[in-house]
Amino acid sequence: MDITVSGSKQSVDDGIDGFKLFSDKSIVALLVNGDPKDLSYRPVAGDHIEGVSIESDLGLSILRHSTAHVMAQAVQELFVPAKLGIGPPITDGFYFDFDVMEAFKPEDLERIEKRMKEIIKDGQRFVRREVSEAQAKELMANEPYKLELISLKSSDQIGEGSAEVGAGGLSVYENTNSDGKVLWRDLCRGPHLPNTRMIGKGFSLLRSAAAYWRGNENNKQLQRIYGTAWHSKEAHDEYLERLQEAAKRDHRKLGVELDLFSFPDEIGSGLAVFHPKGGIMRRVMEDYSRKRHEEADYEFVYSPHITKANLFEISGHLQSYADGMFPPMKLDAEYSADGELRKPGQDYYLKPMNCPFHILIYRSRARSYRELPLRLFEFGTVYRYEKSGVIHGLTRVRGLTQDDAHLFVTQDDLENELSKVLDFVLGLLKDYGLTDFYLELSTRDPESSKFVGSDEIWKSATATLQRVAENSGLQLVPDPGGAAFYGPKISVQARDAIGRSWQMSTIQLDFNLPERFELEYVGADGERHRPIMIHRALFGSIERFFGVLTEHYAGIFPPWLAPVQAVGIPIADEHLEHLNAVAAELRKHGVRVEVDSSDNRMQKKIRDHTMAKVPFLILAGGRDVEAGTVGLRFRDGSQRNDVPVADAIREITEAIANKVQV
RNA sequence: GCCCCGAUAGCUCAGUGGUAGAGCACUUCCAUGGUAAGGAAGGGGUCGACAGUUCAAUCCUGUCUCGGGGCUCCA
Repeated sequence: MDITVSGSKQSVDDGIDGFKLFSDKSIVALLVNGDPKDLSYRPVAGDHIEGVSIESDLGLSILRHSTAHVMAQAVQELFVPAKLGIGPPITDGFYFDFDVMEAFKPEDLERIEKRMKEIIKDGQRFVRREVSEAQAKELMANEPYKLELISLKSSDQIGEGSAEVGAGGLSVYENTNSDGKVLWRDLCRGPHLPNTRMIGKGFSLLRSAAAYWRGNENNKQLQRIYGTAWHSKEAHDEYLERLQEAAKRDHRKLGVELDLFSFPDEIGSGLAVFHPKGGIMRRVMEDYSRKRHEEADYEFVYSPHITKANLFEISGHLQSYADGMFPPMKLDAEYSADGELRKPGQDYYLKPMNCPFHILIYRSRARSYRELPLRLFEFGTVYRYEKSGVIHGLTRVRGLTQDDAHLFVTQDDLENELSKVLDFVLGLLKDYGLTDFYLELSTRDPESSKFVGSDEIWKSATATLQRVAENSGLQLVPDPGGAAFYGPKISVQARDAIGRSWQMSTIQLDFNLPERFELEYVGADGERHRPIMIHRALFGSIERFFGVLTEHYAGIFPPWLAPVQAVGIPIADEHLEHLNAVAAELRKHGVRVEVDSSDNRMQKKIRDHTMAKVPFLILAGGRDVEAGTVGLRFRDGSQRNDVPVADAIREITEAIANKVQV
């Protein structure tokens, strides 16, 4: 019969395994007409077959899925009774959920890993069996969660994409020894490696944690074990090194080491204070942002932190977002002597958003189309009652300052304004040192009815956003159904220095608030029209952006952001005078410079200020005093001696002005 | 919010049912040193908070606060 193998037509015997079509030992699975299959697949006429290499994304995910099965087998041997949840491959690894009597401890993971190594060495075969629903239920009779999945599948409640049950019929995978004896089995759509031995040594278990069954917080929590698996020991070790590198850059750790910010227990969870050094950086970040906003014709406004409940009733926040808000302050209630309420008080809330305030500014008088687009900007501090478990350093906090702007535009100006905003965002982020972006376009789920605004306006606005995003030339990832109920959005994702993606800016259309607040402008036709509103924040929040930049730079901030830009280090006290003069000159140029006159030795000072990641160390000894020079030393240990003072000053001030990294 | 783990000096951490230790940092003194830790002495802790068990709690138990890893959430 004729099949196509990796592009070329071949004639093969009936009954041959797909695997036999490939001689490459790194082939671990097949892609048959686009669907992944085990190596034991038997081709039929007309099939198009490609080999899946162990190093490909698909090959790795098959490897990881197989490793998850081996882990589950080990767990069920060592912990009786452990019932199986789900166990899919994920980015960089896999997990498996278990219903066990007690949570796993670190020692347990070591035992499990040891047993996994034995199973892998055993060379058990992964054998696929396609089964009917009745057979599957019989085979999984002792696995209540698997039975639930089978029932859900038959009642069509879970779609494709589940690792357990695919679009087609049900299948189970059995691990068998050389005699064909079944040692373990799981409901699974596959595919898997042919043999446990192919998993090799490139795996380890990372941690255990609780996870809700089927991701629903009303369900029971199962115990999840996370592991990582790679095609080789070397790739695995490299991955662990990457994790370590990420841990070294953790902004929470660097925040302490560099004395930038802290979260005092006395203040409360998710509420940061910025120390002087963090304060300098924050001020520099804000000042530069203000300057750019001013140049881009934004107008600066200010609004209070608290407001009567009424404002958030009009905006709808109290109806839909009350859980995310701090509870109200009750004011002005009056009681009689016997405790009876005479006059109900007024509830005041901390603001979780700035939008309603900016809207009131817009609405404070009649607006003409001639004033639009009106761009109102504020560093607005808001408070959100984030659940205790989600708070994380500066990236998820309860008190945050948004670089928030609300733009009121006419339908005609929308496209032009959106592309201006996107250019502005990308340009500004680049100045802060983020250069690798992609966009996400969040659109409406057509099935859902929770959205406000007419079909027509959604369609045209989405198309506009799409055009603007495409014109940027950046990669565009669709996020269907990801839009808020009040409008579609573009979000800018930035990749940092070690390749992690962070959601940064959002540009969000809003069809809801202009309605609720009955916003209007008078058009050229003399009639009243409703403006479209754009919410946008470039940093997201200053706190979060601060954290992201700290991790991006690993604390090695470019000179313009560095809290201390230069430190003078004398070889001996008698050289202080020379350095003080250099420092005074630098200060005239606005450079943040210190001279270390402590009684530590020069070597110690170099060490201290290098660890504090100061961009420029300026050293001076007798030779320099004589010649009017200094030595420059950088954070990477490189140095240049006998630099004339004027040259050193120029080099430092130019690096700062040009926002370059050194 | 849920599950598990943790909290000892400013930082990193050791330790014990009989109220505590190291390194770094800090203070003072000596040393004046040419590119990543010079030496000596000293100060500093309600052992996260509050209850309980005990003759005795930093240690055991409970509650709370804060932190960590996940889950859920982020209109």
